[in-house]
Amino acid sequence: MAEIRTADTRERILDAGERLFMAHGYEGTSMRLITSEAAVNLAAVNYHFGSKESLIQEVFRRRLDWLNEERMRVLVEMEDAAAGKPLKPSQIVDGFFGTLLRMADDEERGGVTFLRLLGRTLTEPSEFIRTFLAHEYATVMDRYKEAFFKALPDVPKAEIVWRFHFMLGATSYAIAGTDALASGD
Amino acid sequence: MAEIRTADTRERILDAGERLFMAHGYEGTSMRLITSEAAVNLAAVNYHFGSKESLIQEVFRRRLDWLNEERMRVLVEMEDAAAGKPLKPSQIVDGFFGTLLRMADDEERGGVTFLRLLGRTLTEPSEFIRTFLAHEYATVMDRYKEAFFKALPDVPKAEIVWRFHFMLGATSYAIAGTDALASGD
DNA sequence: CTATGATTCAAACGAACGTATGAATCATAG
DNA sequence: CTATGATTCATACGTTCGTTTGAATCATAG
Repeated sequence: MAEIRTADTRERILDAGERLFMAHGYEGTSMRLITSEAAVNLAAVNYHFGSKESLIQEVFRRRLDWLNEERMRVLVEMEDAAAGKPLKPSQIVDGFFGTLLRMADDEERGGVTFLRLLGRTLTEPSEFIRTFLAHEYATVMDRYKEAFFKALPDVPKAEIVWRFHFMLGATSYAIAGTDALASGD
Repeated sequence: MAEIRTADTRERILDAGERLFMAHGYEGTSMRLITSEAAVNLAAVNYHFGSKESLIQEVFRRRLDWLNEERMRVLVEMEDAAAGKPLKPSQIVDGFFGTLLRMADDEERGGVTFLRLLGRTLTEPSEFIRTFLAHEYATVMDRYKEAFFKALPDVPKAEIVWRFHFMLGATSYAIAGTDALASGD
């Protein structure tokens, strides 16, 4: 079995898809643009991934698998160190958002490109992408929400969820970095 | 000149476009979907607006003209009342975001539909839309930034701009309301 | 009522899209 | 070296896209 060329082709497609989906969105990025940027044949995407939908899911899975594991690992580590006592909210924030931002410095894990793709995709209109992302995030999100509930027992849960949403929004917008409102300075 | 039918057709197209661009994004919304939802002929969009690009710009202009004027009016009114003294930051925040949120209760001005469209479009991948939005926002944004600079003379300007961005992100994400991370509760 | 200009309509255009096909090319096992 | 299965390739398929066209229909002015 020839593995070397396959691995090259697959990764070049994933890299090109990551960058182009970030720059032009899912619908705005054509297969021909991806394959020409990756310097592979047009049919390569369908051969290796099956479809355009499967491709973008694999683009995310490649990065999110690590991010999910790392976020979970950090949280469990902090909880073990706390030995039953509730964590400080700032610890949980750092576990969730700090882990994400440290990913931006790691070019091997997608760097700022993937971060901006992720930030923009949280408001992506395509239904199947949002559904897929929600599913990928579900387990870790629930664990972090539970951690916040324990750390802030006097704050209503609905209020905590709102604050979490606001942090997510502020982060993803800053990350997406469209500068839509920079207005020239 | 027949004005009655034209006005109906134009507004029905704008309403359908507003709702569909919100739900499926710019690239994800076809002319045929818009015209069938608006119950007008396929060629009506090109006849009345010229192109799909011009249509979405008109969808935004219809609402943003009022929002820009209202935000400016509120700010000037507060500054006049303050008679030269700096405004409280919370006043400026309310002038900018309060005005936006009050728009959500006004169905005549687009209500939550336009608000969600606006929230999602701030991270829209299409270049020309972000450029257009930045241009529409530029004047008012600069005036509000200046107001913040005066209200918070001891805070570095770059820090103020960051905080403004975070507020914008938190607001637009909460407004967009994709629930991408609701994870089922 | 008739003429005129604005608007609507059905139909078609060429281009771009995602995907499928079958032959050519490659790396490796025997 | 030859056979085999994986991969790449040029090409084409059917669909959908935004836009255009010219005739039909409408409302109003004279």
